[in-house]
Amino acid sequence: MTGITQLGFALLGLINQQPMSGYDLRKVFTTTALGSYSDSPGAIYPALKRLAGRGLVRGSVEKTGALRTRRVFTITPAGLTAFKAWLKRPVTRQDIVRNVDDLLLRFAFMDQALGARHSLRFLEQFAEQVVNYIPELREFVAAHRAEMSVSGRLALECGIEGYRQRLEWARSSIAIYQRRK
Amino acid sequence: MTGITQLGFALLGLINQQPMSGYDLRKVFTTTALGSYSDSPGAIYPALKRLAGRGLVRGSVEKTGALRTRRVFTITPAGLTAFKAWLKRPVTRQDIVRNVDDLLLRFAFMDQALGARHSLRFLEQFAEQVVNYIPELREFVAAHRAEMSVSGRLALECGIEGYRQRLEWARSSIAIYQRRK
DNA sequence: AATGTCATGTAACTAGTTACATGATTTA
DNA sequence: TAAATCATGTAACTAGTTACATGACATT
Repeated sequence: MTGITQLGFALLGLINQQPMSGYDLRKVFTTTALGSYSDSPGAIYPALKRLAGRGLVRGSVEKTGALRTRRVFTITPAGLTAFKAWLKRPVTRQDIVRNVDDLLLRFAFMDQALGARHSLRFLEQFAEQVVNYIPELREFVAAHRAEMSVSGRLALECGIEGYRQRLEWARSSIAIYQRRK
Repeated sequence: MTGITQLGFALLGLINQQPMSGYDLRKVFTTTALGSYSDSPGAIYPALKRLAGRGLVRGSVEKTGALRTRRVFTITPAGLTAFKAWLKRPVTRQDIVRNVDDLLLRFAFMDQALGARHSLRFLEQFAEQVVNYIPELREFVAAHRAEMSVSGRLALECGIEGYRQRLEWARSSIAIYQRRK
């Protein structure tokens, strides 16, 4: 266990893109709606404190003339190492079943932090896992079709279609990366 | 605020379909992977206790001969009222942005608890909100395209395609309900 | 003068995670 | 007899939510 939460990794990734204050990070979450992370100060400031306590980010007070002092956070070498280790985690079935959105967040940061070659490898793993998972879901529907209400079945089918769409997305994204090589 | 968590509503919905023990509920979460709810006893048993404490479910000890006593939970009239109120909540932009999966869970229970007419209304609200949200995302990509990495842009596009797919799903589901009338 | 935005934080509460405990019954 | 499954629960920890506090500067 790394002891870093999903929010923690999201913060690390954004700070890695460019140094930012807690307020800036909050704005990113409110305005871009990337992922479903909280923009509440009660989540972000303590999370930054934890990261700083582990030496993964460093906050330096910035006094740009008039306004209240901002703490601008920068990622440390240790922070970058931990962040890259997170990005490099293999794509597991568990991730596909429970945290697809988290995988997409990881992928979003990948090009910049690890380079296109790794992004391509990620997509291949992603596609493979989704390919394996879809038939499982289809079998489940086939087996339980009789006992399900219409809305129950439709909801499940929406989920399956979602995986099919992500698989197509992964394949066309793989093609984009391969064309670039 | 109702003070009932997402997990709480999921449990209420399943118990409403048919009375079940904590162990049965855990199995549902492990085997069906509907939503991303925990199958850990440390989540489910306390949640059931809270529901029982509020009088939303009632647990009765069942002694089917040999095995250890099971507590089978049944939904109470108050529980059913609270559950239906949850299902009837309007579909907001917030739900679309942050909790699409929770909306799908609500929809899955809808036919049985409220009838097809309400499911249809839900789908119409859902489609409307998604229709409004997609252009926002497209504009965001258009505005930030230059600053984004390839994987960053692709991740966002995967999200947008996901909404497009759900919109199509909602429309074809609406058609299914209308044909039935 | 009042409101809004920049900016950081804390405190109380709540619920979920992980890990453990218990014990009976069935199967290998 | 050892292991797996049925079945329920607790305890310690952690992190996120909501709401509040503070205060300077900018705008109306």
